[in-house]
Amino acid sequence: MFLGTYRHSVDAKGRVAIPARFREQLPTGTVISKGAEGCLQLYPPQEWAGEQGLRLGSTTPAEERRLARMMFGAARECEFDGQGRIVLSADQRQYAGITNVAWIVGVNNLIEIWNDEQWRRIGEATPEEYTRIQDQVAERRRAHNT
Amino acid sequence: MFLGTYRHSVDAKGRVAIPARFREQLPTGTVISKGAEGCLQLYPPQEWAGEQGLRLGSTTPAEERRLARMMFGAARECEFDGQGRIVLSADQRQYAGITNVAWIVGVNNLIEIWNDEQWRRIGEATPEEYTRIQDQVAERRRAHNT
DNA sequence: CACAAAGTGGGGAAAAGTGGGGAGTGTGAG
DNA sequence: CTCACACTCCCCACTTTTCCCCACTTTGTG
Repeated sequence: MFLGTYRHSVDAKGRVAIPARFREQLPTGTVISKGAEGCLQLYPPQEWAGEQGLRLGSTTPAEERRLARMMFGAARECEFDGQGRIVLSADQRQYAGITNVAWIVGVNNLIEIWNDEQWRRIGEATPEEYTRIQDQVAERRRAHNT
Repeated sequence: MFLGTYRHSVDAKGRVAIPARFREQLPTGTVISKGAEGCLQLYPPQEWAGEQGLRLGSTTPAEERRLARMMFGAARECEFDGQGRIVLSADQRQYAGITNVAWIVGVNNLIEIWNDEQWRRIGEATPEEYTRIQDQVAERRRAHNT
């Protein structure tokens, strides 16, 4: 379970430290790929395995083909250096709009990496906004259970 | 079952003592996150388990992605020091408007943490106000059950 | 009134994060 | 073929933060 938000710096070499709390839970085989809304996502092996359902074949619909190409094409296995950092490729940094600062967010089953501006928009909610969204979840859950 | 209201101080390091009565009921795995109306909430493991159905994957709809990011990004596992205190992150303190003082309130199944001013507004209800609110809830329940 | 338990505050060791130098490797131009 | 350049890793050093421990104060209880 990955929880919490961390603001880390990205150095000139594109390196970013993954919080120690997360790192201890990430075995080798962790994969980083592009995610929705312009973030990067780190999949622990067991989560990545869950995405293997997405496959190409003669019967695969067009949108799934496109998704599979983007997702797997952009993916790379994570490699940590001695300091617990990973290198974000120029391509990945450009996609996520990351320059000097990255927000690393635990989202239950996986980890996301955001640029400064976008995370402020998505993650930092006022109490009013948060309350509204929590009520939405409750509503959704109730509707789902019936 | 968590009952009662406690006024504790928050030191320069953001530490706040959880009342001993509450602490004995909180096993490891307790999670603190943002709550409605600008408070912080402590979820014992069995309560938090209910929140974990929300997961991210390549097929998760947009609305759920947003919810998961806010909910889990704001959460952290509670870690007690030798004195029974937890650390409130700068982020959490800012959200709840907490500086030197925190009110810790047992609300049946979970625990809430409020800032001075806001808790006074909620806790110092007049008999009239209390009566009115009780009637409101009763009304809502009746409407919902039919 | 005395003792025990709970809460408060601060100092210091350890861990985490940050930045940069330099060896090794691969690529492309001369 | 050789050299220069770029890039990737690996290692070292510094800074900042965290957390663990000790001591004091306050509160509650017998």
